[in-house]
Amino acid sequence: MSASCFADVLSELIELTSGERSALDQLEERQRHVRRGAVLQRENEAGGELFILRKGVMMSYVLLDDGSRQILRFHFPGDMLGVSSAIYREATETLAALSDCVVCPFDRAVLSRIMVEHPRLAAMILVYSQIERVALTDRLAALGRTSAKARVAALLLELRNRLRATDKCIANVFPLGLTQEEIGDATGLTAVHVNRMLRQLEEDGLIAREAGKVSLLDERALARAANYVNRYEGLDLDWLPRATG
Amino acid sequence: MSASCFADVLSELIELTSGERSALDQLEERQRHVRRGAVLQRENEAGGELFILRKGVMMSYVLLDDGSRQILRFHFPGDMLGVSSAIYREATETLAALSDCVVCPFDRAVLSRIMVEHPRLAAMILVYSQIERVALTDRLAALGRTSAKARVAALLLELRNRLRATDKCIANVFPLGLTQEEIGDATGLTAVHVNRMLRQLEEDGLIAREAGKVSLLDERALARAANYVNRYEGLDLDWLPRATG
DNA sequence: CGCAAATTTGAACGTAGTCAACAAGTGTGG
DNA sequence: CCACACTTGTTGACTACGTTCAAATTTGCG
Repeated sequence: MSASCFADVLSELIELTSGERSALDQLEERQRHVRRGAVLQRENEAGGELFILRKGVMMSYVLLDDGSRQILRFHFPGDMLGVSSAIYREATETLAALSDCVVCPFDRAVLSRIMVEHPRLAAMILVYSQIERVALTDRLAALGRTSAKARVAALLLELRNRLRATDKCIANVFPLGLTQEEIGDATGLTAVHVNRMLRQLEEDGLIAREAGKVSLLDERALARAANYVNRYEGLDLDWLPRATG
Repeated sequence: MSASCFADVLSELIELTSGERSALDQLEERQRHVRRGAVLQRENEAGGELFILRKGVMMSYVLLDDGSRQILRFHFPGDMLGVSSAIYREATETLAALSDCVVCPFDRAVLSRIMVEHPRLAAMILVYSQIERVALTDRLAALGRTSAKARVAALLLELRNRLRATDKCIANVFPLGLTQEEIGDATGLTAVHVNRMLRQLEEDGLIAREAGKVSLLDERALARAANYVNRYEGLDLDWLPRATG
């Protein structure tokens, strides 16, 4: 296991040089523990700090002025957090821990330095921000144009795939780790309706549930129902800059 | 007026050096005209070409397999298009012209070269991709958690602000340039319901309409109703790398 | 064990979708 | 210049998906 979680993630796509690895190590020199439920960064507050998530699952969300919440994204180990907030005077979203987490905070200046010294890493950071962008547009299309059942199905598939990226043991059964209210806030539904949709997916034989764990019984049918595409696949990065030292 | 549209956009945020300017000029050496309604890049097709939009308004959208469409974003002069599709073997979204347009196609290799030679431009490209990300999350929250009326209001405000960025003359009256069906596909509504919402906004005294033009009569109230934030403001870019040559 | 949070279910309601018909533009070719 | 087709906008009646409210039940935790 490498010193840097983020380096591990990048290694899935490209072969890192030792120079690049040691540059990335700078991102994870410090560690901070974040308890389940704790907030790491709050919307509309200054800060501008960036983080690498090393352990646990987090989420980013925004609150609307009627009090409702929209969960924007779930974050898993190896993700870089706070990039969008770092370019604004005030954070654009709240970062909160869904489980006990370990994060490595680092300064914007460090990111800046890495981009100067390692152009290929700069390119990879752009690539990751684009993957995230595409995942967001998938969700936009889901909220705008698909049924409640499809949105819940898509969320389950996405969760399982992202969990599997860090824990290869995970197959078709995985711990949900979210309340139905949180699923609702991510999919634009109410907790009550999420409950009904989970029940329907169960009755349709697509999933099973017990003790907080979900089983994907018919992944193919689920993906079809959900219009789901795994955006960490199908990449073409041959055109990236050459590696530096 | 500079040789590069994209450089003009960047100049709003930072002072470009002559070296940076001439690097950016490489992006706009060739020109291609795109007729209203024409498709520049189609979802799921290979291509991987990038573009700077020089003139006109375009949109990116995805089609779902029930035939419905979700418009992801509207593009205005100075926008870089196709970045997300460039990192995949196949395009993730369709690019189509809403008016007669002029685009400057360029290769991924050129982008790569610029990122190596001008780290600050690499950083700015990342910044723009993050601004776009935040704009997308705003829309995600709008689709997930706000009313039909609020979504239409937000779209009108966004359109006006982005049009004004290129044409300073535009104040509170602007040409809509979209059919109600397109507004619906962007906001996750049906054309019929968009029509009703426009009428309601008109009855509420928030907007007026005539001959394809919209007037924002009470911008403050509209922004409040829509939860709208202009994401091209409030940036903090002091931490970016130093300029090169 | 006891409490609070989360899940589950039912019933009534409302927002937005669907279907249909018509009006108003818009462009084309005769 | 007009006839025609086609797209876009407008309105009404009906439908349905998802919300709201309420209450019961289960789960998890201190």
